[in-house]
Amino acid sequence: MSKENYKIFLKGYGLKATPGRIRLLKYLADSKKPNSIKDIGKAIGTRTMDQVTIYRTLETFKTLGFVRRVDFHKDYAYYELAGKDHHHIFCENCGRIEDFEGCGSDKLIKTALRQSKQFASINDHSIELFGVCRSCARSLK
Amino acid sequence: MSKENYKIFLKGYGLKATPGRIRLLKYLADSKKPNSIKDIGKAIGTRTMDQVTIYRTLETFKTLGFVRRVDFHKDYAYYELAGKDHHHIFCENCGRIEDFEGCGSDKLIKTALRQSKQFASINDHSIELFGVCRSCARSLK
DNA sequence: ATGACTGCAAACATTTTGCAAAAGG
DNA sequence: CCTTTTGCAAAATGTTTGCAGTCAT
Repeated sequence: MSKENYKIFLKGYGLKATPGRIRLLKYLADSKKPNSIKDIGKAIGTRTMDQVTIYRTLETFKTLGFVRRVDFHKDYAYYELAGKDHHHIFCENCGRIEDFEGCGSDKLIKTALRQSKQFASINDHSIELFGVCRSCARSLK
Repeated sequence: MSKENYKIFLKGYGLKATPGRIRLLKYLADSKKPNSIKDIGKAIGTRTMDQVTIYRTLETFKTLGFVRRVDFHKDYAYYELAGKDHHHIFCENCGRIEDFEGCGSDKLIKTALRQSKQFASINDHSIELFGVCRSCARSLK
């Protein structure tokens, strides 16, 4: 996607198309996987965009619904563009992330709602798998 | 489960059965849902068990495999006893948690591994659903 | 008795807030 | 212009570490 398209995209959500936002959006779109704030800060450069602004921008994007938070049992959060429904396998050793699709969430949500006494609907779901990637498995041997 | 049984349980893992550990274990077992450190601290009383000791004890339990960490997109972690495979619905408004079973993780893991280039096996999975509970839905109207 | 465990203080990491300056539309 | 957005400093929150003393076995 071109810079011009990102501008249009942002404006479509009523946001001002500042260089930082365009940069962050492009980074998320290009990286195609969840990133920690540190990753983002390192990639974008803290001179380009203050860490605080990254936090604030991600929060804005998340509220508008096109960015999602992902948790990998770490003490910091990851963020990714909310595109097609997909989920992740996370390497417990090196943090490598791989995507997969087909979580069968429709069925899952139905099953959960059938059992639930307290909830009438589900807005969101989060599925993460944990393992050790081949490369780590090899070097840990 | 009786206090005596908790002692035996802990010793079975090579741990010393201290009052704090027994207390924490019992609390997790009785509450039957993920708890934040704050919940635990409030329930157990910080005079009974220092907050730092709670962190350390949970980490120990987690490493031994009978406690799991659960993330609900918050900036703090939740912990629960790792019993039968079950998952949670989390109220985005009040934090109420309800369990459900039957996540079909076998199939899920198979699907993921079939697509994966980097992973040969999965050790753990984490599934959370998010919604607004009936009681919050009513009061938010 | 001795190693495991705990409390306390202090460090560290992550995330949030306040406010004045800068910049988009 | 005028409102939104940003940077910087500082605070708040969550978590970890170091170390000396205590406790379980």
